[in-house]
Amino acid sequence: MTKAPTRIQQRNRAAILTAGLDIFSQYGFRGATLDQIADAAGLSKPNLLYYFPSKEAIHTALLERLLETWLDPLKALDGSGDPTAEIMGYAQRKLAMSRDFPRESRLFANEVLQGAPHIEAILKTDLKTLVDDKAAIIQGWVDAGKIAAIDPHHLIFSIWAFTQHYADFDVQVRAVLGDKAPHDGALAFLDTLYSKLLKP
Amino acid sequence: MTKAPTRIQQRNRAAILTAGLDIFSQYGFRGATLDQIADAAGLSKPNLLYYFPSKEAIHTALLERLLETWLDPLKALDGSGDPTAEIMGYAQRKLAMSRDFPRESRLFANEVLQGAPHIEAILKTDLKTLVDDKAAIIQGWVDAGKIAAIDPHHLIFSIWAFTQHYADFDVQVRAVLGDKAPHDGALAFLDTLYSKLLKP
DNA sequence: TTCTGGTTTGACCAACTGGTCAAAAGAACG
DNA sequence: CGTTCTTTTGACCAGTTGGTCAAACCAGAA
Repeated sequence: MTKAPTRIQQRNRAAILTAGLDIFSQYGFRGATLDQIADAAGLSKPNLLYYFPSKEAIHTALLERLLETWLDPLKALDGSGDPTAEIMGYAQRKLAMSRDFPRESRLFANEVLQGAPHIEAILKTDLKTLVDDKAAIIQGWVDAGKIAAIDPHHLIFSIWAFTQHYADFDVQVRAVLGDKAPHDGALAFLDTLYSKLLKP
Repeated sequence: MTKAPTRIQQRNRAAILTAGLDIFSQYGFRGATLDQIADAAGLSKPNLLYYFPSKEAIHTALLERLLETWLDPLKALDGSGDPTAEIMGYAQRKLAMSRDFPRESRLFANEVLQGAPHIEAILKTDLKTLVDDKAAIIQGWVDAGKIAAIDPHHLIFSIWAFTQHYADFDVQVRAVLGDKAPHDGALAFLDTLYSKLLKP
């Protein structure tokens, strides 16, 4: 039987997770220190460890919360909808996530870049199942001649790659573009790219 | 006046750089330790520091060597060649680099992900100049009606994103695809994607 | 062989890091 | 008010990490 968390617990846990997201997404797991996170959360280090038993626990909590919402846009791809609109909608939702949750994107990128030590199991089960599922739907559309003939898996990879690029490589994008906001141009380009690709 | 390096110096410096590439690309700058690198190079830690004055020096040497070759494929994009062939050739060269030099790609990704603290200046000068240059060439092709109307900067971003994805997110790609080699499918997809996009 | 300059190493250090603990300080409630 | 439970903290610890240094070792020229 677990007791309901107090107001203080709710506030501090949330502050720690926000701080952890900030620091982990910027420096990676090993690069982040508890002192940094405690500082960003406005707590002392022992106080931080009163709410989470270890550095790894904070990281794990963040990844779990992330994975929950990370796959939602793909889950929403509907096999009974209009093929082109469904795929374009998915790409647009992913691009919006890259704009609205860049820290989450970088947290995920850091994890996968370093070999996904904490989530490889999930990638091989939950993620693979979901992707295979949606790839089958897309393959069905291809077979029915409703969209052009393309490999569904690589189509999905290309959407991931392009949309996440704007969050993960933000510094590089801004260095090249100057101060122009990248997302408007990115959205227009994405629309052109995939409508041309998918046209039967 | 600098003396010519001895055979031992050449061998050990090369071993250290290879080891550093292995470790840094896998764990990031802070995540890597000198002990790991020394171990991978087959040297003791003090011996390693006899050849490079600090951890940062190894990292910097690697990034410098990387940037030299990293931009070559884009530099080779020729304004007087056939527009579609030039752009497709660039994308193909980048994809080949992702297959042949995945550690370099991940080293670069780690650096940029964490805010590019060591190379931001280069990104804002050398890289920006090069990209603006090539973007102008591509814009010329667009204006002349030789390829479809697209934003050259975002076209280049999309090529970076898609090709590097296979190196940087290798674990995820393999988790989803199983053991099928990803690069053949990626190349076919890339050809389809960009020939459809560029067709006027 | 001896001399010389480059190479290697064991022992060491100070700073940092994740984590512990007992005690103090606050809330909450009768 | 006093009691009880939660929250906070200063002091501390063991392991790790980047880096130093004097001494030992070794290769090659004379």
